[in-house]
Amino acid sequence: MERQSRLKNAARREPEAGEAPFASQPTVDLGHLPELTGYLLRRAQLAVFQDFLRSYAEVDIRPGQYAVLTVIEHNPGLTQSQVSNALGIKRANLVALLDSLESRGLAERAPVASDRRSYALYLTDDGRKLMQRLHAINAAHERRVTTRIGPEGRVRLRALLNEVIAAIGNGCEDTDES
Amino acid sequence: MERQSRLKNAARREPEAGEAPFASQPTVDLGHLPELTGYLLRRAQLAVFQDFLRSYAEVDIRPGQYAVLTVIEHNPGLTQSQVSNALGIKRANLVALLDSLESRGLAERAPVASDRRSYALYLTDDGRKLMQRLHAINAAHERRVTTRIGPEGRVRLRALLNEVIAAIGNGCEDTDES
DNA sequence: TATTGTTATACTCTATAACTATA
DNA sequence: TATAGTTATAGAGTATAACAATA
Repeated sequence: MERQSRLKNAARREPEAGEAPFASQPTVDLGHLPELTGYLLRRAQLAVFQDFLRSYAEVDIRPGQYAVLTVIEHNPGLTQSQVSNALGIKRANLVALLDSLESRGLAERAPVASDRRSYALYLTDDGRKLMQRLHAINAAHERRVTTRIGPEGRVRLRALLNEVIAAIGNGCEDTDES
Repeated sequence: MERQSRLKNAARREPEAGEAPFASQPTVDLGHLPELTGYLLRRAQLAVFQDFLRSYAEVDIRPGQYAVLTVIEHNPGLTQSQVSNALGIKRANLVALLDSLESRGLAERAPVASDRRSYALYLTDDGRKLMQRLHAINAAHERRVTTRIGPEGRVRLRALLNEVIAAIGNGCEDTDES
């Protein structure tokens, strides 16, 4: 019993001709997925990022670029490795991102006198000006995301997410490829 | 004032020779990023998915595969389009995923008598057997993720994430390319 | 005409190895 | 020898267009 060929016994419960495999929008049973933290995190993150992309489409800025610009804004003179470590971006992957920011005149690499291997990162005037717009866009975006959970919900969500992150390990302690 | 060339004025506050650009693990200022819901969601999701990948490495199952297997398990006979819609996966991208599950003998496509364009999806015996292991692995994984926030924290986190998702729009209402 | 599964393709994000120039 | 930035490359995940078979 229960030892038939896979291909044979699996083909039962095939929808009958009149049965309609499922009423079209048939509320598929997702099982325990909606109770799985990782599943909900992924859906929520995708939804929020999509709102982010819509919100920042007019300025053509993506989440990673926003994060890098913000870190440089708050820490002018940081090197690429330091930005990489701070944001969990591989050094190798930061190169193209910075290239685009630099070619758009938003940020730049400046030589470091004390270590000629490194570049110190700064925002340009245009970059600083853009950040004001980005922060305004961000306020509206964040309001949209958290409008339904209210200020207390927002604080609680942040705390819970931080605890989840802490429970596992930050998920990107190694930015290096060693 | 404030109208100098970008390249010129941006290169101030370059770390002096003795200054040390930043003490090595210098706690970089992330600005408002840690208060940004999307940023925390991304970090949390990455951390949880990494734990997922570690947990399921022994059975060589990835999050998308686990989701598809779970949906088929709970809805035997579903078509590929229905699974796509349920999980927000593009029809075109589900093909390779199902190919891998089928070639591993975990799931299979069965012809549908009432519509010869469609395939009804079923788990094989091996697939059903594997699901028991997957659910066991998942219990441990979920426990690890939510151990610090406790059962009430877990319920609250789910509710908050669902509200965030609902506030925006589920993020994948269109699986089709029309 | 519209839909299902499929192929081909492309773009983003991420990950690794290896190179260079410096330290 | 080790590190910073870089290049090349490869792998997921995701997106669109178009096609054959079928409805």
